[in-house]
Amino acid sequence: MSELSADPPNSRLFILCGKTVTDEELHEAFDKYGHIKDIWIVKDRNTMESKGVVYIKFSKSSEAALAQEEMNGKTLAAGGKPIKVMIAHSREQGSRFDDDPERLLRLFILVPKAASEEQLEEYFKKFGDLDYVSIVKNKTSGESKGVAYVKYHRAYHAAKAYEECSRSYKAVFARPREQKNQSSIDSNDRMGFSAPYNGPPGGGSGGRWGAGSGMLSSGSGSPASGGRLIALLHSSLRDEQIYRLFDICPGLVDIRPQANRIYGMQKVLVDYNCHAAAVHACEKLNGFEYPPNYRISVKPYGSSMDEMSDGGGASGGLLGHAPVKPEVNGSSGMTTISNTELATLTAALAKAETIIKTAGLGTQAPTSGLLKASEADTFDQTYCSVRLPPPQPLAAPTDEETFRLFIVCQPGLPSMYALRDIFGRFGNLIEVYTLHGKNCGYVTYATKESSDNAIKTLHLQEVCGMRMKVMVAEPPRPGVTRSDRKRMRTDEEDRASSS
DNA sequence: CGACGGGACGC
DNA sequence: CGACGGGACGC
Repeated sequence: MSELSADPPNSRLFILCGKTVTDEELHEAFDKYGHIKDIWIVKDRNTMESKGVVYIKFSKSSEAALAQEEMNGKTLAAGGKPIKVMIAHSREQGSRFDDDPERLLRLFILVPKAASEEQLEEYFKKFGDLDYVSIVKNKTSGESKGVAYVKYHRAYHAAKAYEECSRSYKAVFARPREQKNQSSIDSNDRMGFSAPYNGPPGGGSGGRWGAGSGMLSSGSGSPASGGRLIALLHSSLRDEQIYRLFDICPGLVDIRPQANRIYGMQKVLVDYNCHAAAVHACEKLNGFEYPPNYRISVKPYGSSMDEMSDGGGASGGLLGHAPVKPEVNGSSGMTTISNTELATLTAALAKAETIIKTAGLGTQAPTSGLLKASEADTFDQTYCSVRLPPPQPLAAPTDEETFRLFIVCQPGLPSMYALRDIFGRFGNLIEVYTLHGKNCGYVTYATKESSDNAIKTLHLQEVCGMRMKVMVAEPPRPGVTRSDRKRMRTDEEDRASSS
């Protein structure tokens, strides 16, 4: 059956050897590399003579890989010709002229969105010398797509990684790169409107959006069908981080850096495909402290600061403008911005905040005097109601047991950024992911200590204005995923259930 | 109350 | 230059 010969992938050898080679000689030469499931000496139908072609099926890819590496070019019997040993292609594929040399070396894996290539290298180098680890990123934003390629120098190492890396990576051998024939899909998501807006009222995703819409409409010169914000952030923030911040809600269309940097701050223009999204982002991000001690300033584009923005020059509502590649528009007023702008901005922000608060919009509980931003040192109660440890490095998915928390927030979830930062501060955080359209999610740690500490300090605290419950997660329902089913040993299950 | 995702590379 | 058998579906 064709399925069996491809089960584990790359576990079958294709061998060219003398026509007199015997089963015994093959066993003698190849048994040492692992468990042989089948040896097939291909014979001519009529003469029944060997054609000098042999298939050897191993139970594991790594066994076949090692056998290939060590036995290729060796001679089996005295006086015989050197044999050629290759990893067989699939039956369907058969002999190929364009043999992709990467097909045995490159794995495709799922990775946490926040994982770094360095982190993954650190993990995957335990299986052998790496060529590279490459996270697939959104080209314009730099945001990880949650997948990566891992390439080794030796097929044996790739196979070991395939077999032994943590199951959460869901490693497979990478499909060959697509050849260069597709001329122009040229997927010009010009308007970026392809991103569905799950947002406000109809979507059943809760009310935290609904009340907001319109609150900034007065005095905002943003386009009628979208929403444009202008933001000041600390210069240390990379594009990817900025993208993550503003990706707080669906509908993000474009982020364009503005040329002028002011006192260690950078300015970006941010477009959403609808007004409510922009309003929401503004509401959530303005005043957010990141990095610690540096508050982000966000306000609707179109009031007193417009003239400062060089890129979009003609201030006012460019409706449905085409996104521009991030590029520095260096020529114009580079250094002329000063305290004046900051003061203007701060004032505008203060005003906007007052408007928001006095309007009584939003679903938060009435903001009491507790939330005064009289910060001694870095403690910002509007970010988190309890004092947090300093940021810690993330952990890669491990081979050991992981510890998972279940979190629920009312009235909604804080941004992904905030969640990662906050839960990351207890150390050994692997991942946080949230359920689509729900106010809950899962947080995975590599150690019980970190997990326990997160519960202790965060349970029933307020994060970004949301009350959060943090508890140990129930284990996932068994037998729902394909991979689980694939790996299930039915005989063991049966034995267990019958006793 | 509040429970289980994500998947492809500038040749 | 070098690519695909044998066995066989239900106790």
